[in-house]
Amino acid sequence: MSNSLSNKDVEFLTALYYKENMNNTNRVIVSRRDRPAKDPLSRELIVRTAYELLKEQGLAGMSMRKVAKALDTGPSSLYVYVNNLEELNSYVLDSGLGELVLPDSGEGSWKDRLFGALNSYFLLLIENPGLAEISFSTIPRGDKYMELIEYILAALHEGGVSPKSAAWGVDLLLLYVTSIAFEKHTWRKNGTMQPLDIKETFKNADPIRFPFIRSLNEQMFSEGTELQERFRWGLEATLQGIQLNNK
Amino acid sequence: MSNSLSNKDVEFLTALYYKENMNNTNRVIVSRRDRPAKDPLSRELIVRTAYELLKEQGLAGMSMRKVAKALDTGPSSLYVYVNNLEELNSYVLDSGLGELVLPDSGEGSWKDRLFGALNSYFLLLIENPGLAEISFSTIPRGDKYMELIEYILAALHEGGVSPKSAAWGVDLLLLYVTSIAFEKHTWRKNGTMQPLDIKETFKNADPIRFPFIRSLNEQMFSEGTELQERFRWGLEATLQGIQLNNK
DNA sequence: TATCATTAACGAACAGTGTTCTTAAAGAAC
DNA sequence: GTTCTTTAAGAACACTGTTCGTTAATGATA
Repeated sequence: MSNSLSNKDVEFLTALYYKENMNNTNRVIVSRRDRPAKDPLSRELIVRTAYELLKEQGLAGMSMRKVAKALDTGPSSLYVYVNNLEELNSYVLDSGLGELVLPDSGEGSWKDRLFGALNSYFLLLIENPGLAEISFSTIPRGDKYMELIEYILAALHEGGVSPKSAAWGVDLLLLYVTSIAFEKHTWRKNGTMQPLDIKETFKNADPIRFPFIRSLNEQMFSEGTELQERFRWGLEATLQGIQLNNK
Repeated sequence: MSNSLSNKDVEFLTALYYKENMNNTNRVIVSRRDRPAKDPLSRELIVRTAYELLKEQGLAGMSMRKVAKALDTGPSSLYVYVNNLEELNSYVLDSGLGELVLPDSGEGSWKDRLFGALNSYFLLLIENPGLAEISFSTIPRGDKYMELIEYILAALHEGGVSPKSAAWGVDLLLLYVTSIAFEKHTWRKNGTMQPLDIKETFKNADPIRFPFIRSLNEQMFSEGTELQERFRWGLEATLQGIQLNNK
């Protein structure tokens, strides 16, 4: 058994200490001047710190408390600059989108530009799976995301897609990209059942009840370089669907 | 200031009480025989209870502790039948999928059956948004889900879609259905920024930087009966894309 | 029938979470 | 020099999933 103090002990003792020194006189307060200078808090600093944590440890590593600790402060301090976690998430998402480089307009065909934009969005999410996680639990808001939407709308317009189909199409395309990136991430992190186990389940599926699953299970799982091919295929399919359903 | 005991007080006192009565003699133990008879726990009972909570209160209302409380037991009791929350989620998801009714094979064209199946999956997720939530955080495993996949694969096969395209296409179609259902749910529950606020953001977008967003914002938001139309459109588009990219 | 081994059940505790309330310090304005 | 306002931060609240260890009841064995 450990001989050190438990969390609760420490909590109790610090509380006691705090209370002891509350009797107005003799308060023990360390002036902030005596401590090393700290950058003053700001939303920008908070978001930047959170984004760094996200990149290093994923969404789970980016709690309010962990961000606060990284900034060497208490969790409540953050609430001056950010209303809640949901909001911080959306700021971080937009901050991440800042790293997105869209092809210069006028470069290549509209389709090249469209796929270029979506591909660089895809790569960003793959490189930084935390962003993919966030984008599923957060309604994206912010300039960078709007720029991406605007860019796609413009490309689709150039491609002769009608306004309504374009409006619904952006959604479809972005949904697709985010989902594939997120799916890849979910499968990578080891839950109760690993991808391999799933593979086994499909491979060993009862051939009487599930003949198609049995015969297709080679095609169902793609990895490595195949992912790019599959991603491209879905993009192509989705785009063609949009173009054909012009209304 | 409240005069009642805090959680921590109660914790402390009960712990004390517990320890006091540990001295072998004079133990205060309520025989289980004296309590009203309780159904014995089982995975099935746990999953059923969890699913009920999910339907009533969504994913947030389906924690291990809440399920345990609903079963009038402690949280640890559940771990005999279920390894962790993730696993419970996947059981609940499959349990929900049990309510899915797929069109009889041989009824209508392959496309009718395909869309019929996807539509009833969609309706199930809309009626029970908790399921949509789960399906995003959980790799679906279980017989019911495999039946759905098998059904779709069979329909696509009948429609002349190649094996590879079919395998990738199921994914695309299911991803689409889940995403739309989930999106609708996310927008409904009021976060920091309501759908209306988002609408405003788009409506008031700078017409110089975002001309397309400005001119298309009517089309970007659909609700009510329009949702069905939009859902159908996306389905049609996705399917056509799959068919055209036969490889 | 009495003893033993097994197991389901479950309370307590641990280590976390987001958020709020309150108070203290610092800086600005008068 | 005194007020007012903003920023910071500690403590507390009400949760979360999961683990550990101890009971109480059950079924099998002697």
